[in-house]
Amino acid sequence: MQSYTEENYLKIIYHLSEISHPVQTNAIAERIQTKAASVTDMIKKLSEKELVHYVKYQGVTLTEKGKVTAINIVRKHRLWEVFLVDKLNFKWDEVHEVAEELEHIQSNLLIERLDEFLDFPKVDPHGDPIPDKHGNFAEMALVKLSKLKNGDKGTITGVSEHSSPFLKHLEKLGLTLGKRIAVVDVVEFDGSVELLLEQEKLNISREVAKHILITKN
Amino acid sequence: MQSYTEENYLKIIYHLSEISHPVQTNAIAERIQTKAASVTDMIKKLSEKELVHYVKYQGVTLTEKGKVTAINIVRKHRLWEVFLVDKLNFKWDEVHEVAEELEHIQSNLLIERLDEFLDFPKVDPHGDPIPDKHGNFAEMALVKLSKLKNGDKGTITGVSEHSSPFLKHLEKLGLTLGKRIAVVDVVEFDGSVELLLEQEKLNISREVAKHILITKN
DNA sequence: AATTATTTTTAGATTTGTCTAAATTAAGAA
DNA sequence: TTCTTAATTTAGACAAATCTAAAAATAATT
Repeated sequence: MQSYTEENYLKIIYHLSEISHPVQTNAIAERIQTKAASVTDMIKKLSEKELVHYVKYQGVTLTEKGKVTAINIVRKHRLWEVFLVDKLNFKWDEVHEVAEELEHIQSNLLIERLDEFLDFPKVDPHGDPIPDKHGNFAEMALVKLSKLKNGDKGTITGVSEHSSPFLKHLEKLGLTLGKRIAVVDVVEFDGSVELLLEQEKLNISREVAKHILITKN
Repeated sequence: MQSYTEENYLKIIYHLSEISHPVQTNAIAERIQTKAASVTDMIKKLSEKELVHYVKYQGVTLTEKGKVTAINIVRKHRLWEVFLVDKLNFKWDEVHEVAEELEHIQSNLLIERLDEFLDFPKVDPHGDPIPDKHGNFAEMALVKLSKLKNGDKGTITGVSEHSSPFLKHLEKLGLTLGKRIAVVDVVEFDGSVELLLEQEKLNISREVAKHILITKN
């Protein structure tokens, strides 16, 4: 069994692993709001427990055991987010902090029952995939909106940026999960994208388009 | 804001306050699965934060501030229990441990929405009352134990006879304030009542039952 | 009232997770 | 390659919550 803090480290390392391999000490320190020295200490501890593979001055990667633990936390986090939005009417930019706490509740029965209660959701309110109890993600071909060409159509299935300002911006534009969009034009000058959303024309910056994930169909 | 541990101490002190005033160090130690020395340390800390009133060698009582905090934790604990039983089909004996964890989640919005989602329940699955967001418990009518029927459950909340012989008798039987009882059988012949008190069977005369006041729940 | 037993507190140590400041290693620039 | 800068680690300290063992206070008993 891991402590609350250990779980947080594993989760952060898991997320950072998708960006860099191995994961650097400073990157962890920044994300976890702590100092590099503290990270080194914790990494040593996780390494002794064989949850991470650690090479001095290089960084860490999760071991199989560590990965299983991390994915389970991610699963719990995302299921709780679905609960908060679907059942308690939270807005999608209000759920993160609470889910950060709820993800550490220790009870397999609880999480399996919650999964069932929510009708086995495959994605969380941000469109991020929810692993099943064996740690498997449902495969999904997600494409960045910025990669689409003129005339392409699809459904908004996720975002790759979870900050409140960004989500509020999307909310305001009406670019929410499940909405269908069509690309009218990609402006060559600045990469901004002209969209059709529910018969309305709409222009979004390339920066925004890069963080919207689309299922082409 | 209080730590997880501080919250647990406040909650335990709150519960023990219903039985003895002030609350003894050893009583806390037993309930919280720790040593008396640790309790003394924590009590000093809570006292400095003005959450409890502490007199050396005597014991502690909650201050108003401490009581508000404690009642809020009790509220959260009991709401989560309702959620687990009503929505996730937990059995009433499976909920306690999980609720012990959930009660420490910090979010007023969460708990108000949960309350609403559960349709503002007044009692938890064990029949214990749930305080509202202002800390008020729904008033419950006191009933003479002699009026209860088979299967009825409740908490001893008072007596209508204050003579020493009577109170000594109750003391001896273990029928003290705050104890939960269940009626197994009301004997038709003489009106005596067969009770279940802390897993033990017990028979009391109709005369005694008439002077014990119960909060049904 | 004196003695014994129980309860509570103190003193000092331990564990977990953190910190600062200094030392070390790796990476980049001249 | 050598010097400089940036990243990382070590060493030593600290706060929170706990513990053991010993001392002090209270309660119970003779």
